[in-house]
Amino acid sequence: MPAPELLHTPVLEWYAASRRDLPWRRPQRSPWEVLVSEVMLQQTPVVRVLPVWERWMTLWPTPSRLADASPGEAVREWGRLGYPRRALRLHAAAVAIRDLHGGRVPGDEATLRTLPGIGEYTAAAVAAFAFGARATVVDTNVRRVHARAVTGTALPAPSLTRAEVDLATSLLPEDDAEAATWNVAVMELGALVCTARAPRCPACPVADRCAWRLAGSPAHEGPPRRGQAWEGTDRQCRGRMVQLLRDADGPVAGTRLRAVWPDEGQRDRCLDALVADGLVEPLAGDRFRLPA
DNA sequence: CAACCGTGGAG
DNA sequence: TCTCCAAGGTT
Repeated sequence: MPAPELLHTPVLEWYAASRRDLPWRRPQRSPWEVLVSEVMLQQTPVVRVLPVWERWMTLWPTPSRLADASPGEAVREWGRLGYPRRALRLHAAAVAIRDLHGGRVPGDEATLRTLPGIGEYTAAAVAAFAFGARATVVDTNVRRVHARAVTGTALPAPSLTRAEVDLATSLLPEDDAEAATWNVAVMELGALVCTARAPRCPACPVADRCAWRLAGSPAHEGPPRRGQAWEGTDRQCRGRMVQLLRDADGPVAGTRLRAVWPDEGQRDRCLDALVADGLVEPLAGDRFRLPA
């Protein structure tokens, strides 16, 4: 494994020259702007997040402003980012920040971790990027870069291991500010160069010391990653119903809502689940809407 | 802990 | 065309 110092300088220099100019990286960004971006970016590409994030920051520039809106408005403005429960949790997090934390985004990982929709990764990312903390940030990009450059494998294991977290911690620069930049730099390297499908090794600042390349770029070992099925799934059914409610002005008749899915049993089960999840609110007279 | 939870674009 | 997968979290 290359010594950390042999990776730091080339990666940090590459980042300084190649980083994308994203709005949530502006010097004057607020912790709230960072938090919202991190939640939106969970499993969703940057290009799709950008316009929605801009709109959210115009509508709700502070946690309290979002908390004062209805959960349904958050779901509607979420648009087609996917996993709309994230919008619901972001709204719940805003309420918690307003009511329990004086309207200010907490700066320590442990408190961030108590907020709905904020897991290990997002807590570390907000602490690092919004507050400059020396946190160990491990996302899918970091895992892939470390797997290749350090461990020498094409891809990381299916689920995050303790060894990966320990490795990431051991690579973290001592200095707080440098550590924060290192975190985002490795993520950016994974997003732009050390990609999952077709890595751009000629553009990589550490190609000459990458353990995976030095081993001859061996193919991925182990079971192939099984993609999630889509056609005919509950998620497709739920997606259609939420989309209908999102695109409607007010409440929608149950007849119209159920018309989006042929299978009666599955459709009713999904609708019940959406109500249980708080994404849909049932009204009198078999009518439904996004939660008020 | 494996399964579930949306969506759309690149290869 | 179709598979893969993108700054994960929750149960």
